Amino acid sequence: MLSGGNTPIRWGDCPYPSACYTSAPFHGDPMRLSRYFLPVLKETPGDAVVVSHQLMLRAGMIRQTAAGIYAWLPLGLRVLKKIEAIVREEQDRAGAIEVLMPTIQSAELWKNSGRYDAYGPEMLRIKDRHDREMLFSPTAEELFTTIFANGARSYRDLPKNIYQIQWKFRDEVRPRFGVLRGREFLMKDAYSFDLDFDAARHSYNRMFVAYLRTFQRMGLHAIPMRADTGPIGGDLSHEFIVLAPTGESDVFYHRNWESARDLTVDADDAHALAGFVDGLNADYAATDEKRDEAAEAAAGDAILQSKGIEVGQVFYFGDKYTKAMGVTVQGADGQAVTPLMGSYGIGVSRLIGAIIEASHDKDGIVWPEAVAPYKVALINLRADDTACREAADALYGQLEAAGVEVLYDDRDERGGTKFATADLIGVPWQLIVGPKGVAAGTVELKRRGGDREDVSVDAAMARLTG
RNA sequence: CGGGGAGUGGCGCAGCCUGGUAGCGCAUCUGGUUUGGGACCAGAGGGUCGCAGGUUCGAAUCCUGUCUCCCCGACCA
Repeated sequence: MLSGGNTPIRWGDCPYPSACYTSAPFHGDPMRLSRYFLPVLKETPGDAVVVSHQLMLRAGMIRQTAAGIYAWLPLGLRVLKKIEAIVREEQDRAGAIEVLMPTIQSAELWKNSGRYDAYGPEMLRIKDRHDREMLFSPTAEELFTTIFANGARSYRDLPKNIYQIQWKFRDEVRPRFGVLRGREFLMKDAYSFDLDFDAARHSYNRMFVAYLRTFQRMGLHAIPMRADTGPIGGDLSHEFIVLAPTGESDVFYHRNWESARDLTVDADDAHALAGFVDGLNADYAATDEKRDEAAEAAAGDAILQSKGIEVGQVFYFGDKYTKAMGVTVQGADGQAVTPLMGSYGIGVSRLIGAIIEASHDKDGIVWPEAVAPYKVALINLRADDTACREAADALYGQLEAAGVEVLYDDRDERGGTKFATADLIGVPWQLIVGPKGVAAGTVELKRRGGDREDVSVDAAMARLTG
């Protein structure tokens, strides 16, 4: 059996470097651990069976409050916001417009589309004090369609792609694996509205590439795999699968997906973009349940097998909702046109679990820098030593001034404890201040999981701010 | 939803079979010794044994009911 899931794949640098991290939610935002709320666990809680769940619990990122429902603690929240920011940037760049819809919706809305009865027990139904039927939104096609219809009258209002990053609730029969399969989860969902199929395909392709870029920026190796398209047919639905050794589904893909992909393409050029996406999809990739034996046989030993986690899906469904809900806009010829829709989801909270599944070691999490809760863990080995404390305090001040996201372990703990904590929470860099170094005028810089290096304070600062 | 397992200090567990009023490790607090990879010594605090009934002189332990959580499967961002 071949496996490509154990080796992190670099797909090259972000093609728009100046745009990367621009709306990152933290501007330095330094923190002293003595003042933080970071309840780490030395032992693994018995309920957690997958490593991402275990590590999120141990690193003090989340706490379970009910089956499949989690409270987000400071460290977990930071990562969640980082991921959210990257998703947002890439959606914005792809031309999608952000909105925010309510989590609680009226059953009336869903009865209009016929899905209130069709959705089944996965939908959490509730009643308000007036005995009106309400529900906690598991997805938002109806609401987006309604909102869109309210604001769009003419073909001139199209195309549009609107999205939100909002909590969803699906009453899963069996929630498990921590945030990988929660009932309440943070999701980015986008909905595109177009006048004709070609335009809808272009909208689809835009999201397709935006998704690849999004996952790439998080240090993930995500592969788009053809998915069921339901009654609409065609080839316009893909699941994005992150390769991870501990993923729950078996996936099969062409060797070409192992190598770096240059995602630079003019997304405004529909023809060029379509060619680009077709080129990517020419390489076989399928989940266990959608395998094509003929295609695999044709590719021969170029087919690799791994494990994967679904982190996103793009889907074209034509006039399914617009038709059912009677939504039209007036065309150039004066006739009513029923807009064609697509929807595009990313499991934002699930991504945290997926990233950890793909990036951890025996000591804890190994965050890709783009999503790490902090960039640097500043470790003062001897809190009782005046020289050490002053040196560490000074470094903290310098990092703060430089806008570096630093978590300063100023606790009165032993070195071993601090190293263990830093490794567990997976911060990319460890900056270590100890008596030997202070006497020699140096500090130690260490990449998470790498070797320590004695460097001058200036050299360390240069590395961390460069 | 089918099948299985588990609820005992914050975490991990033992005790239950064979009822006698709760124990271990870690964590926490105090004092001391320590201090470069989850220190050591001494002391201390913390538990209506998921909940409700029942049996019994006496229930963590036996019986009944109930709630919750986890695992396998089917299902899913």
